[in-house]
Amino acid sequence: MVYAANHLTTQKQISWNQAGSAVSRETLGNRRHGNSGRPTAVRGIDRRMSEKIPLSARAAASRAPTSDANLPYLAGLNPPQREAVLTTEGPVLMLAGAGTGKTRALTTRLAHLLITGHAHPGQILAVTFTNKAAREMKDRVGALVGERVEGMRWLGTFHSIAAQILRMNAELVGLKPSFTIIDTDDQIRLCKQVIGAAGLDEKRWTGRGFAGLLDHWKNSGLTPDTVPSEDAHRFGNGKAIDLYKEYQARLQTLNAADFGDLLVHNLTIFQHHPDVLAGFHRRFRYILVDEYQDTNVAQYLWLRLLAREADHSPGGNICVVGDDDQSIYGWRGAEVENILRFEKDFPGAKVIRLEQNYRSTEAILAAASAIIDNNEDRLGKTLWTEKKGGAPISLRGVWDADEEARTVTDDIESEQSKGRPLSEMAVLVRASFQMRAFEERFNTAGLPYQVVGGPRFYEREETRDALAYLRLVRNPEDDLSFTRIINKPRRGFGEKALQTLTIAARSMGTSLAEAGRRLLETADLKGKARTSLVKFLDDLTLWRSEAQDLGPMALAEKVLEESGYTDFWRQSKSIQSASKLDNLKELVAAAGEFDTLEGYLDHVSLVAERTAADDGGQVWLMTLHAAKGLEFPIVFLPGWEEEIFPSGRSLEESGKTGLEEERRLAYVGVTRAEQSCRISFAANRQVYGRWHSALPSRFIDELPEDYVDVVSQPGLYGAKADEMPAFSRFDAAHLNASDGYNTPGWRRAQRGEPSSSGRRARNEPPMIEASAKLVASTAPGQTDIATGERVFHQKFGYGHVQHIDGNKVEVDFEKAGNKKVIATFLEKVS
DNA sequence: TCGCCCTATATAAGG
DNA sequence: TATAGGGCGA
Repeated sequence: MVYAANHLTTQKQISWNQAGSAVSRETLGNRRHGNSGRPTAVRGIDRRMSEKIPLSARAAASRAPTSDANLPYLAGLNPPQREAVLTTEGPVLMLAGAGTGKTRALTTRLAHLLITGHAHPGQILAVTFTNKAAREMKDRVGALVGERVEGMRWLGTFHSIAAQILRMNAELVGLKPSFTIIDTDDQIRLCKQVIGAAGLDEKRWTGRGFAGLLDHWKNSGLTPDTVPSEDAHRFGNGKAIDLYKEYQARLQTLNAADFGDLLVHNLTIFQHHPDVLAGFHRRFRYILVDEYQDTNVAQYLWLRLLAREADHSPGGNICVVGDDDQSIYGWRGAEVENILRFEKDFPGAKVIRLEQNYRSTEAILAAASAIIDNNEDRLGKTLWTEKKGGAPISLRGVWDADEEARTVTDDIESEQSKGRPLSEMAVLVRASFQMRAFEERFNTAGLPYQVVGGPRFYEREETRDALAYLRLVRNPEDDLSFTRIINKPRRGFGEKALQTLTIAARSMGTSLAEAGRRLLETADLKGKARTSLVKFLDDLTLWRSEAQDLGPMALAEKVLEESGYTDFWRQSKSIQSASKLDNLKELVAAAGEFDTLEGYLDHVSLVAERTAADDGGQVWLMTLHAAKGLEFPIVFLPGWEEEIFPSGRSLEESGKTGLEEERRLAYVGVTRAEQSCRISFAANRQVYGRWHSALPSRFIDELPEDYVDVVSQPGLYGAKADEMPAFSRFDAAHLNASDGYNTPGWRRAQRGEPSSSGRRARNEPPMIEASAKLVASTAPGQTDIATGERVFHQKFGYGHVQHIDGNKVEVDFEKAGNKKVIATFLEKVS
């Protein structure tokens, strides 16, 4: 039972790279004890007698598994889905491919546990990553079991459940139950303070940077005591671990926890207080985890601790659901490894594969499968569908991002004119900067669109300010909130006064508010600063005394009004002031849904809503990450170019692991489509104001030819197969005997002369006309480029050929350095 | 304390 | 290219 404690506290075992994972796997594997026999159904039946259940269900459930088929809610489930529902005892890994009815299977499983009386609502721990997923799960279980779902108080996100557990046991880690949960912004501000206090150069060592490292550690379940000592050098001239200690100390004085702490404190409690852990073991008879492939080390350890010996059965009744092929959050600490080694972690685990896809056509699945097949580290699944055939994947090469946006917009409008609602189409990009071109084009075309993602309600300035007021009302020791709003709106309590106050607080060892109170008894503070502090502290006291009676909504309204904060925005000349005021209203209204201030503040700390209202009349625009879990009849996947997708940075930082994650992202993208998937790539792309020539993504080469339809203009990105090696094997697919390129203009273009159309617009890629034709041309005579030769490129100038790979040529340019370009862009120089 | 200008920076984003 | 945040002068 203490294996995980060992794991956490034994320094040698902790090395949170892949090697470290291997270590933990061994450790955990060897520690397994007991046999893996499944408990019989008898216990379940005993328990279920105590609950009110429909007689028919009870009778059905007590029969042999096969007759469970009579349970009404099983109707319409396919055999693996049924198995996933009915295999209630022992560890279960539900490998659910994209679009295979995962949510249905797991919500039915929960309903089954409740209806048959295997567990009371309060005995099921069901964790998700997002609030949205938790809500959906609750709704769908509710649809099956009715009211009873309200008793599922342990259905929620990792963070919300960990927060609940921490509130119940806060004292065990030196916090009060009323602790505040600080968000990323506060975390960074606190990091800055700590870095500054340590006398480090704040330019070189940024708060953001340190916050990143803290996240990394906390995601790995590491406390200042367990961080490997060599990590000390990762930040702040070897002071990294001291900074971590100091940061935690400050959080404790603030009576606050950051997101990572929620989990890490839980781990600490479970390790050091076996009685507490045992209590949860007794409580949670069944554990269910959604999106298991996204769990990080801390979440993994947390689950292991809770699942192990739950219900006194080896391995516990833990059911994890996920898809290793859709693990796309490695960069924020997720370890695919967790799902890959589930069977080893939980001996005797039953693996159930959901492989029948109900979403997409055969063509789409074929393309997705062909892509993901190139990954090595996967459990392997074969998706199949009854929807044979279907439209082939369309593949289009374009000149640049503007043209890409234009063609996509044209496609969308054409579909719309055929009666397709806009909301059935989505554009999924790799990075948000790609959205701009689409937004501009959509605007020009008057096409309504909806961006999913972006700045979230609770991260906005005005929301955060308002919340800081409320937090301070609840918790006078919340110094972070205090510093945020003491001079907002301006009260004449500036930097200088705050500094005086901070120093005083430090020396007294109290919070800023308390220090302020004492400071007022002296004569140290004068003038405006003094008057405003008196007023501010008095207001706080007043609000606090009224907090109980008023309730969150009235209190929020009162505080915002009396503090002058609302006026601050009313008087602001900022263009955004109207929307800021709206947000404040929304915030007040949201508070009305809660009975207590505490409840409300916890809610907003943990819930960051992204509101996307689907009124049916808008095209969706979002990143691939944001699209996970969604589906659309028609999906556009632009920007399939090397460096963009796969992201150059990802490859650079994480090598093969990074590439495989990018490939999973491609898989996620393609599998969002139900009927039609349209991939495109541009030959040129502007990144941070600079033009780059781009190569088609390697993922394009991984698409199965039989299911792809190339719709590029003839020769746009290729050449005649017999004259030139294709850089993509799709070049040959659309050979067109076009010879319209042998024109004077084209010949001039080949010579690299400016086009006759005169000066190019500032915003156009260089040599647009000439180069366009170059790309478009079948430039004979260029194929004889050989390694070592001197060549000329329109944008990069002169250079020497380093390496030739089909139509991709690596050139060491004299000015631009080493680059890979398409051969058609090159001109031989003698 | 405010506001302007300069410069550094730039995937993805959950709680 | 766009933006955000810090520095510095008024």
